[in-house]
Amino acid sequence: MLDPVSRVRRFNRAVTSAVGALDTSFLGRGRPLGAARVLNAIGHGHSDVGELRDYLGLDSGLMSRLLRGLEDEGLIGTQAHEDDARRRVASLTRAGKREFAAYEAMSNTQAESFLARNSQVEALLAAMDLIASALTRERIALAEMDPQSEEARYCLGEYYAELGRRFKQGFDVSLSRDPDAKDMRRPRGSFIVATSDTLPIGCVGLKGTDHGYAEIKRLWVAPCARGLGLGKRLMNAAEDAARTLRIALLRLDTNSALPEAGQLYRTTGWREIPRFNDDPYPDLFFEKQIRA
Amino acid sequence: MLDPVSRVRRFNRAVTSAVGALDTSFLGRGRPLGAARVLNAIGHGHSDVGELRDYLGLDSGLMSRLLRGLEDEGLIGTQAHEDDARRRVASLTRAGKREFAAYEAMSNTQAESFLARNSQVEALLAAMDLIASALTRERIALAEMDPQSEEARYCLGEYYAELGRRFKQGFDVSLSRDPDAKDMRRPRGSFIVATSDTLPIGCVGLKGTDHGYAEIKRLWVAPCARGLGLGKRLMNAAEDAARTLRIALLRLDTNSALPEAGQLYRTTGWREIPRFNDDPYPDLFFEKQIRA
DNA sequence: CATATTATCTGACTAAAGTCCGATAATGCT
DNA sequence: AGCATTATCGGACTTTAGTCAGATAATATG
Repeated sequence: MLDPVSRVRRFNRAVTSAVGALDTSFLGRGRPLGAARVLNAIGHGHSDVGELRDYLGLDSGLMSRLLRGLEDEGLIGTQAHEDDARRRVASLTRAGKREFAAYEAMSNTQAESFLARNSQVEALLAAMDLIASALTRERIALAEMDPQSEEARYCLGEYYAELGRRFKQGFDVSLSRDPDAKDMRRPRGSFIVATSDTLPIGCVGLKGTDHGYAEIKRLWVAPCARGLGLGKRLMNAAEDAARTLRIALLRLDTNSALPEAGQLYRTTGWREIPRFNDDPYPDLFFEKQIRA
Repeated sequence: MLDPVSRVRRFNRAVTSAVGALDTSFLGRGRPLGAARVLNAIGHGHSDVGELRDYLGLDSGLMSRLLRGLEDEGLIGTQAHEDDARRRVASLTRAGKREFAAYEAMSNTQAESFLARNSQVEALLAAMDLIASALTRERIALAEMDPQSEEARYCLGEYYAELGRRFKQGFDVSLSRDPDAKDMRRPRGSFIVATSDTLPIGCVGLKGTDHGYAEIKRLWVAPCARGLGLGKRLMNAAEDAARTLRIALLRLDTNSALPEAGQLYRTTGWREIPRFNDDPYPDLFFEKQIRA
């Protein structure tokens, strides 16, 4: 009852019955679960019939009949794919959008009421983030994004907040050279965000300079995603980006108050070098040669 | 994507697909899910047919047919209940026990591999406990137990560990008067444990004395269950127990290093009184008159 | 002791989910 | 152009889950 495995299994039981309750609530709109799932998947952007089948794990005959049913209800329409007329693309009609919105409202209400029933909301959310990240770790996606996109700004906000907590003297963003977004956009640089099922959980910036090297900046991994090797994955992605940009030398600065970071760099081929800028925060400097 | 509701829904999605995988793995033994669930419920001690129906939420006809099926497979047997021959009691045959053990092994393996895939095991387990407790808070059961039962000893162990952490000077159990278990058994007293789906998450002791009052001792609420009002529920249960034991006056001692506790007592009708024992740890003393 | 209540079982039924296979039409390949 | 491949569709079918209305037997109640 008290060993780790039992605790995991207790969690599974609790969550299984909660998920069951969530599922049956979807029956409230007079439609079997299968049809409701298809409608919601379409609403969430899975429009290709083939992709829908994959996402929901359904047989093609079953899928087809469910789509026909939703069409008969007037909730969706299907068109041939513009590049390949064998494939079909589903889309919500006006009525379908209303129905989808109703399901969304139910889901949101449910989530809100769960939060409202509990007091330690921040602790709960952190626990949920942690578990969701652990469960979906195989599905963490890295993607290049604009450094001013919503996802990137969220990551940077969390990054600065964390620096503020880590440095005893606090951290003032304006004091650190805040690299121009344009230096972290192609063709000068790159900005990479890791997301786990829509939640940004890490980032790294590759900032172009005019001195024959590029800098790695803003490496951040969300607390809920630590221990998954995400830092290394992000660094590899940044190096790959540097390769495609034909950048041969990378530099970075960091602070000894962030020991995990220094450890990561040392074990992945970075070499400590003397200070190469006059930024007041960093006290450790690294360099790495990129092989094509 | 970043607001609390989205985070809850991300968690729901992650967990739904994990639960689905877990469910389908149960299909691997060539038996539909319904039958597998019944077999496992019996294995976990739900032997009464009526209780089984309740626990699994199944119609009596369906239940009956599933039991017949398992009987035909030679996995279970049913007998009339010894007190009431209308009721039936199911039990595993030798083959049934083997089959149940196989399901258990699958569940355990799954839990182990989840833990093995992740590094921050302690953080994950704490998060799982927290969420499981939040999800099952409506189903927290209070029950009188022997103060030397496994559940009670677990609670007391955690309680002392927590005291050790809270008191700067540490805490030596042997120094505090460890009330004899017999003083917390009927008819002199009582010991109440709160469990959430088999995990003990809180306790309280009612210790009889020869001085015309009883003492409340060892009030503990697991970290993962705080904020759910469990302390108050435990205290109410202890007062109820005192009523059934015809004890009219309760006393307790506590320490100002545990502010939540003092707060709880003050808001539930307890009155601060002068020191009534020479125990070195407590520095706050309370009393409450119990009305029949 | 007669009657009502209960716990379970059986049979007849429906709905939902899922499988399998052949048909159809668009596309890719030689 | 001819042929294989691919994506979807529709029909026939099975399994699983679930409902409902008696039937039966044991127990409770007046």
